[in-house]
Amino acid sequence: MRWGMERGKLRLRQLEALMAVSDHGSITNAATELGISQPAVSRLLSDLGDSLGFSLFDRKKGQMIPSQEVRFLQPDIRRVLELMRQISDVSQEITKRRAGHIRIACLPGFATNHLPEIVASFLKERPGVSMTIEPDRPERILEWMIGEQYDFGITDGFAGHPAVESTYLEIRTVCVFPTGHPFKTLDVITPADMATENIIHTRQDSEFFSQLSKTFQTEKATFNSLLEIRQFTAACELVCQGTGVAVVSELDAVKYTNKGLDFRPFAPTLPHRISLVRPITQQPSMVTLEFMELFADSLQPFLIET
Amino acid sequence: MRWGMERGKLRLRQLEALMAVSDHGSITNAATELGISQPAVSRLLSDLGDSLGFSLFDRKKGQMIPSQEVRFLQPDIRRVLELMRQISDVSQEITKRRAGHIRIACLPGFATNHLPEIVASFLKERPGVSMTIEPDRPERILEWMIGEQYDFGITDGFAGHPAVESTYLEIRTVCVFPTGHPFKTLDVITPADMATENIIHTRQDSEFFSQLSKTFQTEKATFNSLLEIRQFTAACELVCQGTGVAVVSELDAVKYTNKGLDFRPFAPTLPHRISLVRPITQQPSMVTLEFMELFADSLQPFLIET
DNA sequence: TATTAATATAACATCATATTATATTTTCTC
DNA sequence: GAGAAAATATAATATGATGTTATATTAATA
Repeated sequence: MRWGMERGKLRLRQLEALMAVSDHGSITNAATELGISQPAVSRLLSDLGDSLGFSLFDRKKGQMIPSQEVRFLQPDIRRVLELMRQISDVSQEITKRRAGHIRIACLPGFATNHLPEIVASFLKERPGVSMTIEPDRPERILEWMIGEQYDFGITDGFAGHPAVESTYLEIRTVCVFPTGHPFKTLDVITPADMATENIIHTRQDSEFFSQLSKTFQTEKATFNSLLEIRQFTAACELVCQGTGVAVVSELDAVKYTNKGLDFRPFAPTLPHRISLVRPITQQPSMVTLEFMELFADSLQPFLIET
Repeated sequence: MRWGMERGKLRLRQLEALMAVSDHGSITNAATELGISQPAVSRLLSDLGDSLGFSLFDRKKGQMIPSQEVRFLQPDIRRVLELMRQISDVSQEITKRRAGHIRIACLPGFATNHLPEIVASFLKERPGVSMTIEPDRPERILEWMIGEQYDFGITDGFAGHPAVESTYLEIRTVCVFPTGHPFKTLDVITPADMATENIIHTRQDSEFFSQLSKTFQTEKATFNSLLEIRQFTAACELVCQGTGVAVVSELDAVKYTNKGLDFRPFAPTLPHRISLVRPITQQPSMVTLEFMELFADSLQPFLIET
């Protein structure tokens, strides 16, 4: 006497069969739908019935009508099957690098300037991918990498840390000036050329400013500081207004070429130093790797060849 | 070269193993938790990894840390496992007749009077059971049974219908009168006794009224109709107020014994005819059967023995 | 580097799930 | 209600999933 009670675990296949029969009115149809033979479905149901302990269907002139008990369970069962399908789908998307989540920490400049277009084109082709972008100061970005709260970071030239893998890059810098300014006749702009101009530049305590002013010193050119500002983008805006000239990353300069601004290479070569970083301890997801690669590629045209 | 891509269906056991390892930090612990051997879990994971196509865990000094991809899927996976557990639990409850839903259609009198206490005690011991109670007129109750919109009906003496199975019952009726009324000295009350009283009774077009008035006629007693009302309960209320006397179902009378009302058997025997009905075409759920049985039993003390 | 703990692999048993062939039951038709 | 047709259940059996134990391999630690 082995009737039911053995609490045999419910198996997914049994539930699939149950719903197929419920939805298609007969075991034969359900079998066709599931792509298996009629006896297979028959046995799945009889096993399920045994382990559940109540009858699953009433026959009504050839139609299999789910019992009250089954009808009571149907919503939950449908939810399970739907969720399984979804998990399966999403993992397919993940494999194709079309699903996942990427957490990026970056300098405020990148959050508004170069990053957005790269992110936009990346997401457009990957409907299941979502992102978090957090702009902050370099020290904070470093903390986040160490704490593994973010997957990818864009920060300034960076000394290195044992918990962080970093790729160091040097971006070309250029001198930007308002359209129509006499500088347009020059091929290259030097500190000497700029000696008579009002200069807009980054904060005095920034690495980039100290490099810039050092260059002016060695070239023995006057540095007419007019305005100190945090971001290259903001400097470009002011140059457009005719407030002065500036030395900025070419990355920012190109965005303003049709907005009342022109630029020429700055000499001597003065790199804008940045680092692409990630936590070394945890393996990045495939989709993160792919994004990092895409981003690095996007910077390629702006790098100083070495 | 059979690497992954065969879209092998995700199996529940694999997901269980995945979560167990995620939650317990190592394959060995997960195996203990699941109550199976370590190689079994090891193989479940390796199969799952193959069919998903991305790596599931990173090792960090002996700890198995779920990969970004797995972390992305975890919420859905947890939901599936939780739902499966729930389905399993609920079916256990169903087997024990402690879960399900019962739809009852009944005469308005039962909805407020006898049924509520039966329902209350039934539900108290069956936390998973819910009910719908719909009071309505007899014709509508019949329609609902035929249309299988309700599982169980309580209606008045009923002619029968091929789509409805019905149990016919006769409830004892009694004469109710205000406490302290001279009737209290009698053992039985007859139409002759009531000839000098104001009588509260059901609608003229009701089956019960025609039976009652016929009794008065054959006994040659005057019938002083004072008030016509739909329900026995309402009649009892009015009798309590001292408005008159009435012949009602004993079922209703007993509810008012401590509320200013007394009663004695009415002679000759005048049955209050009711029928317990259910759709014949569909098999009732076990819990419905159980309720119907309980309800029939609850009426037993009030039935006219035959 | 040696030791130990954790995990992977191999060989095999058992159960779940499918198959085909066939018996039984239900439904339909006369 | 008998017989034909359709649907379902059962039997015998193959294969895959899931488990076992024994053992090799790998990673962590002293």
